[in-house]
Amino acid sequence: MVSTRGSATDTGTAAPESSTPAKRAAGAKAAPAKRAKRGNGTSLNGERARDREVIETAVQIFWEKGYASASVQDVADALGMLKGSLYYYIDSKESLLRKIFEDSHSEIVALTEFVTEVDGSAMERLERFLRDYAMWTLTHLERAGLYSREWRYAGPTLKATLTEQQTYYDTHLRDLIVAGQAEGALDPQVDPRRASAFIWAAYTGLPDWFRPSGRHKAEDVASIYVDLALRAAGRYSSGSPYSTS
Amino acid sequence: MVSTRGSATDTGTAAPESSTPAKRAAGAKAAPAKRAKRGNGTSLNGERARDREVIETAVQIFWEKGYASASVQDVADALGMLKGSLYYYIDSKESLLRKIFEDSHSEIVALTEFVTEVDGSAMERLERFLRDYAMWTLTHLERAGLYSREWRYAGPTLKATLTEQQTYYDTHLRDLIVAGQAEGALDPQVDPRRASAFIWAAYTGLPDWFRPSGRHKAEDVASIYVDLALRAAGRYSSGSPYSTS
Amino acid sequence: MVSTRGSATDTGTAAPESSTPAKRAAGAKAAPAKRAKRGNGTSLNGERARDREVIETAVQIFWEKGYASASVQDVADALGMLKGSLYYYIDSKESLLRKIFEDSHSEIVALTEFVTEVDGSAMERLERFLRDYAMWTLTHLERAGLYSREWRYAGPTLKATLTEQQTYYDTHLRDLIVAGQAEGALDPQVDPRRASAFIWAAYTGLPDWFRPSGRHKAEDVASIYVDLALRAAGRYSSGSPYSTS
Amino acid sequence: MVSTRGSATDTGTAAPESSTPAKRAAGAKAAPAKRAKRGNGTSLNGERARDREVIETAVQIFWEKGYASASVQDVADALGMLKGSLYYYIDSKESLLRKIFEDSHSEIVALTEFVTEVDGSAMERLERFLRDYAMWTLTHLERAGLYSREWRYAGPTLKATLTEQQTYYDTHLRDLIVAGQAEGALDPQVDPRRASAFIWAAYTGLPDWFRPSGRHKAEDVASIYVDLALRAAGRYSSGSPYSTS
DNA sequence: GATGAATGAGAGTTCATTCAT
DNA sequence: TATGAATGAACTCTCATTCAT
Repeated sequence: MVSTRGSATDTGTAAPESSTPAKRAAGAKAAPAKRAKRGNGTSLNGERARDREVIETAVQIFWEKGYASASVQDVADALGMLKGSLYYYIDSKESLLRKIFEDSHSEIVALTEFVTEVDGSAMERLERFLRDYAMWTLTHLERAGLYSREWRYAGPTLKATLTEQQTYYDTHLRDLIVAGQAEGALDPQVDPRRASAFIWAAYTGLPDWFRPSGRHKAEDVASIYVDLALRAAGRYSSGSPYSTS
Repeated sequence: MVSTRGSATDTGTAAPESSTPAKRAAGAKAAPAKRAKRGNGTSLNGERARDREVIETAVQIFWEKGYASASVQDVADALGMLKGSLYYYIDSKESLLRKIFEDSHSEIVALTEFVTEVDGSAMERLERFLRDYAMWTLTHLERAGLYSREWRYAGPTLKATLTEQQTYYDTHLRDLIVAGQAEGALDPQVDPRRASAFIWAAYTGLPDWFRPSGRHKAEDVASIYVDLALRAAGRYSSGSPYSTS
Repeated sequence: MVSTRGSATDTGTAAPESSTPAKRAAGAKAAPAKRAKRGNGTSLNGERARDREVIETAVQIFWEKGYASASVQDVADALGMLKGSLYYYIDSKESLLRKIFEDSHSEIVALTEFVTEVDGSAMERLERFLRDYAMWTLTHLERAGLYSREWRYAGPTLKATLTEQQTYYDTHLRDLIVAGQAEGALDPQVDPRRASAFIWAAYTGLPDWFRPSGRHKAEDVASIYVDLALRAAGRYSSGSPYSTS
Repeated sequence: MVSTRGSATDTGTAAPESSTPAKRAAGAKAAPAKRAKRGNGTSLNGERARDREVIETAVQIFWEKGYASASVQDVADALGMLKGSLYYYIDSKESLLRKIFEDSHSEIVALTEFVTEVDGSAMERLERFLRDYAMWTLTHLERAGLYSREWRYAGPTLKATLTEQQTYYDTHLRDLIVAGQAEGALDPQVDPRRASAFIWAAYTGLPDWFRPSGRHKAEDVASIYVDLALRAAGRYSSGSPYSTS
């Protein structure tokens, strides 16, 4: 069962403040059941054809230039449309950022929840989480980079949401470390609170240097980061580190 | 081996991208040499009375709002002057950022160089560096935060300089780790390149949560981070960690 | 004397500024005569099924938000269709306004003409007109309000037409007052020109405060306004005013 | 003494939501008493040199084109500056409208209050008010026209304020009529509420046709309108009407 | 040193309108 | 009939920067 530790998950995903399509509905006259959610060019979750394309492009541009420096024009250019046209897909520049963040959040939450369901020791779950999260970061470099770097440029409401989300992740990691200590697999002298922050920050550095086109495979980098993180977390030395992957 | 002193410092300071005079020289008219940069009530290094105040205020504002979101107006407001007046002290908004970065760079380079002169084992030097850098970050939270977060918003020239500086720090830390391994004090199975990046990124997380007004003393936090970093770097467990401070 | 019938009506309706077909004719290519304006399920006067609905909805929206503030989107929303679809019914936003104005004009002209045919004294005709026009305003609040308030936002051509129409009404009312004076029923010291403008403007205030759902019946309000208007026009006091209704 | 009938006056004039100059003050650092209110190019009430010019020009443009149709560009053009420069003087387009309305309101309130202080019968005060208000309208045609026509395009907050102000005027006029009836100078069969609305609306028609350059003097038009208004209000016929001016 | 006014480029956003399907 | 996507122009507003005083 999916126990999401209360409201944390909802925070980000709930109340998505109505993205694009439903935008215009509040009219009078009882409109004849506008826009059936399926069967007319829209996919399962109500996204229209280019919705994803728009978001992915924005991720790219925002990460390259920085959210604040990137203009709506830049995104439109990359999409090959006029900036005015872009507003058919988005509500505002910040709503784009919000959508991007929401996507990231859901994905990380999914990771998180998956791990809690995994059978095995706390250490196995911790390692699994560290690996999954590293892999997610490495396979979603730009999105992950944005998520960890650009919250400073979010408006107050969005920023509040993001802070809550960060707290959720941090708590999750801390709990895993605490469990590892309880199991006797991690040095109890390590402060779980600090270790969690330390590791989390260390992971956010990945998008700064990793290049998927480079000579290092994402899996290997993930293994290395898991090892480094577990060392920081106080794992008692257990022979060769890279036996896991 | 780490060749510092000369070259390292220059890296950041060299090519200051022409302050005012050079700029004016380009104009044909031979403008009447507006203001001599030194010799009339300026301190040693060419700084005028409120130059420092301007920079420190900018650090504060840029960190609070993010460089790209902060306006020159914001800085001027905080200084109690009109934005027009601010241009008596600065050449451009980015030059302010550059100056801030240059200051940070010099200070970190000083730390770096000091450590290379210290007598003692590689591990002692490594630990000393990790502690000094943690303390610098903790005592210059905003400046340190800006330096590690906002380089994305620098212009191409400045960005290139910053990349060079980052490489320098990274190399320095890596060399210390390598030396530690050579000494037999660090687990050689740890990849110094990754460990360096890992630790460096972890440290940049400090300004996000540490509050000097909080109940944790900077010295204690520094000790904890040194410990976490050394664990990640593969220090062979050596009894109680916090015996150093 | 008031020469009406033919000319007056034409004033407003003439020069309808080329609806779609004419426009297309201008294009060289000989486009395939998109849609025949009549003959396929249209009522007598060339109006298609939802044409009226479109107009009435537009009246509502334009009055609520102001013509200039209301968007085509707003109207489409209220109709439960997409704004693109609305252009099947209209040629342009302003053409909608024009149509609304034309309708108002025809109706007021009808009132006007009816009165000229009525048997009785000038005063009876004047009173009848004042009452009919008050009733029309009170039963077409939004349309009447638009007509008197939003001509400022019409394009130059339409504005010229509207001015002509205003002049026609004004002349009509003035003539009635003059006739009343000639009959000896109105104080000749009253300037018919000013009285006409005064009364006309006073009437345009009705949509600002009258609410059909309120406790005042339209008929009563009409009677009161007729009385006020006749007083302003210089009616010699003739006992109790409200004996008419 | 100036008795303003309670809060009505304050409503519009109080809390002017900080007009232009003080805009930037909330900075930190205890700025050295920014902008002394007098002696450095600013007039008594804190207005800078071109502030008035800006407002008067805006009145002109807004009246000619309609507030919603007029662009900030239009106003700037008329002032001979770039639209960006205009924002040195104003906070927003609507704030300009607000300022204009505030000015109108204060002036009308002044009229109103003056009349309450005048010695004499209720009828004399009523007549005086009708004349003064007519004269104000005639000498401030555009401003008066804007005030009575364009409130529809104000934002919700401003609109609420305007409604309150309208109520205040309306009440004032109604009270004068009631007093006139009590004095036995006005026909008590006239409904003061309706008469007030009727007259007020009639007056708002003035800017639509009066041209100061025309052959009618403002004073004469005012006299005529006073007469028409008093007739509507039920003045018992008292010989020749134009004896007042 | 500092002010106040102005510049000019560009940002995000809205909107009437078009058109292939 | 209606949709959904796109256009392009205009709009309000912001901001780094300049400069005469």
